[in-house]
Amino acid sequence: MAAIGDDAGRGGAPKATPAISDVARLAGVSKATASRALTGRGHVAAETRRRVEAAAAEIGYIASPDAASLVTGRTKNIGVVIPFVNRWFFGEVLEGIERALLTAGYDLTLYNLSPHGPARDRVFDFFLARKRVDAVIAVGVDLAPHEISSLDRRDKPVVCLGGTAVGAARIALDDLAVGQLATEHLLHLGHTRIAHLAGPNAGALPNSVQGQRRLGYLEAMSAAGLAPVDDDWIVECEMTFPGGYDAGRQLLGHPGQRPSAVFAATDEVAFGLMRAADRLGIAVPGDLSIVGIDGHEYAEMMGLTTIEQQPEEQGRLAVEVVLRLLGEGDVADPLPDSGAPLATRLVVRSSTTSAAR
Amino acid sequence: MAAIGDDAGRGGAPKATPAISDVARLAGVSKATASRALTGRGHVAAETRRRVEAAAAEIGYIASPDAASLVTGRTKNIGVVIPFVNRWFFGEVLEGIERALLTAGYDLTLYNLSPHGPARDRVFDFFLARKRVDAVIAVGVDLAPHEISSLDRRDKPVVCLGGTAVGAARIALDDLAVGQLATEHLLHLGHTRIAHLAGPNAGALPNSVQGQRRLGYLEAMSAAGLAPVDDDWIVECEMTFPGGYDAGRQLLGHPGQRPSAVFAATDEVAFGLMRAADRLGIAVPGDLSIVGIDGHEYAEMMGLTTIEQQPEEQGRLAVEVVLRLLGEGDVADPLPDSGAPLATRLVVRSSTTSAAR
DNA sequence: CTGAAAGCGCTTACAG
DNA sequence: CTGAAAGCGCTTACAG
Repeated sequence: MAAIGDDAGRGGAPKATPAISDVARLAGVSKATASRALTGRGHVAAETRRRVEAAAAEIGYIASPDAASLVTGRTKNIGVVIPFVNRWFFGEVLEGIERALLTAGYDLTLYNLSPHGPARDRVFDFFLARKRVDAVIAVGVDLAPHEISSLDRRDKPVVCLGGTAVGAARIALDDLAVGQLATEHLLHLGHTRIAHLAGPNAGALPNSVQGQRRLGYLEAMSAAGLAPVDDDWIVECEMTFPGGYDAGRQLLGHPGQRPSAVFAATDEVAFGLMRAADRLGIAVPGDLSIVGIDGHEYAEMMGLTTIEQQPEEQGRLAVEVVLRLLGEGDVADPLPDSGAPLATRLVVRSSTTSAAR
Repeated sequence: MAAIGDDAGRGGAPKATPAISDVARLAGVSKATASRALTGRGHVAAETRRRVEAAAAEIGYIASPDAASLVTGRTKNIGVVIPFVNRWFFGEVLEGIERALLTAGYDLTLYNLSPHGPARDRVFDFFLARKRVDAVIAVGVDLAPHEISSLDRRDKPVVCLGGTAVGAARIALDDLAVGQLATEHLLHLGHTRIAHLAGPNAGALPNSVQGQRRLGYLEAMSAAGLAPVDDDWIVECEMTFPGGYDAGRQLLGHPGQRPSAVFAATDEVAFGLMRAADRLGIAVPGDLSIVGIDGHEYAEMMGLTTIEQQPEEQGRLAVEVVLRLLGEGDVADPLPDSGAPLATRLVVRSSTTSAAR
């Protein structure tokens, strides 16, 4: 009959996963000392630390994050809420966040939130409400007040990248200025009949990214003493290639007067528009100038004039801010240059040219 | 002087996060019973369960996953290792995985692994070695034997989607057949001067996705009694739009005889090639037929003939397999139709046409 | 069907 | 600088 302790008696048989007690035993110290040596918290004699580290390496010890977070309350895990993974801006941001987090020794738990799906409540009320993430980075999500306060109540810092949210740290372009800049570029080229392909609900959500870009367009126009020739000259569409294509056909296929230039809310929309123009036999830039926003990977090859931003860098920055909010930074001020707009750059290529006289 | 228990004496002050003991107290049962009622494991009287659930709802109790996994050994978290997020196939797969995992109540921890970066070892030796994920889904990663055995040793099932790996469950297209099919489509149209834009190292890695597609091309050609006219007619490039563009300029800008048709390893490569042809004044499909693989979101609008696959569905399937390997499924056989190739479909559009006579 | 107790693997006051 | 003990918040045999 197997006696209690039989298993231990087998001697050499390695346990599935070594625990800190195994390290402690091998190094001849207490679990407390082993823990201190390995985590770096508290004082340990240099020689002791060496012994513990050697023991840990020998048996391939890796601390259980679950056990540690149970007592520290820190998970070393950040939740990222993002509506798309497969659109250029979002993909780049996500890669930037992932890289920075990995470097800092953090995990990234991904919540790919469809804009208005029922999954949204489930993510906020269940997944994020548990004690599994230390903080949340929300990319391009318009956070409702109750969503922010729910995270607040659980002491989870939130950093927003784009999107709208009051009461949370926010990193974003100055989208109003960007919209103006894009429009002004077309105005400087002598265009007056300028249309705008805006993001969904840009008119209804003036504070959203797409809403600000639309307002920037309108402001630049009115500053030049102009206005959209027609209400139909602001077309709202999904910020995708197909979205831009459909909107482009609508805008350019119109029987009335055609615009000589279009400011597209994103490069992907601009690409769709270029395709639509091509199909309709409208030459770019001869018959139509197009400017976008993003600095998409394809922009150079497509010859698209655009306002570049650095989404990957923005992701990195979001991580920096979140780590500071968690007290990991060495700086006192959690928000570096809080509110300072992110860098952008107008890159002129072959999709824009002077207006025909 | 504050006495011990003072805090509890304050009565109404809600604790930061309610624990199961709070639920138990409120419902008038033991922690054990509360746990059984909430997790559904073990028998609990219907009336008791109701009381416990009501108590939990009242104080907003949500179980700590860390504490639970510490004792169950299950984290309800899956690690996803993926080289890119921002390429169409990978983005779609990731969204499919995420959606399926969320539905099953699992978290997704993302490891965005650059192909050969130093981060790779760190991910496998540290991040994945801890007890934070129950299993791993590797998308488009060529797993080394030691990487698989390392996960094996820690009892972490691995499911591969594409990529190469021996000793792990694998879901993949029959890329050889797909390469043949694409090439045969061009052959049937009467083309004989057919080139191939292959993925990186397709020649050196015959078992990789890109290697199999290349072999499919060669087999179809030789079955038709043909061979690439020139060694330069298999161009290896990054499977991206810029990759296809550069390779296209190299292939088409050549002074020698030009191909009349090209099989591009992916749709993104095909788009780059289309752009290169456009720049060189080569008409598609008049002067050049192009077929791709993927069924990219842009394919329809670009008029690209392609072989469609369903990456999002593949992601969902990977989750299904992984959950079965974890014993969550209701079926005995962990691998549904193990090895059965995934569905594909040739969609003919305007980028291919009969060879000029 | 239910409860008291032990324990998952750590870290952290508290002493020394 | 180090150790013994308590405890983080759960779940699970073991009894009853």
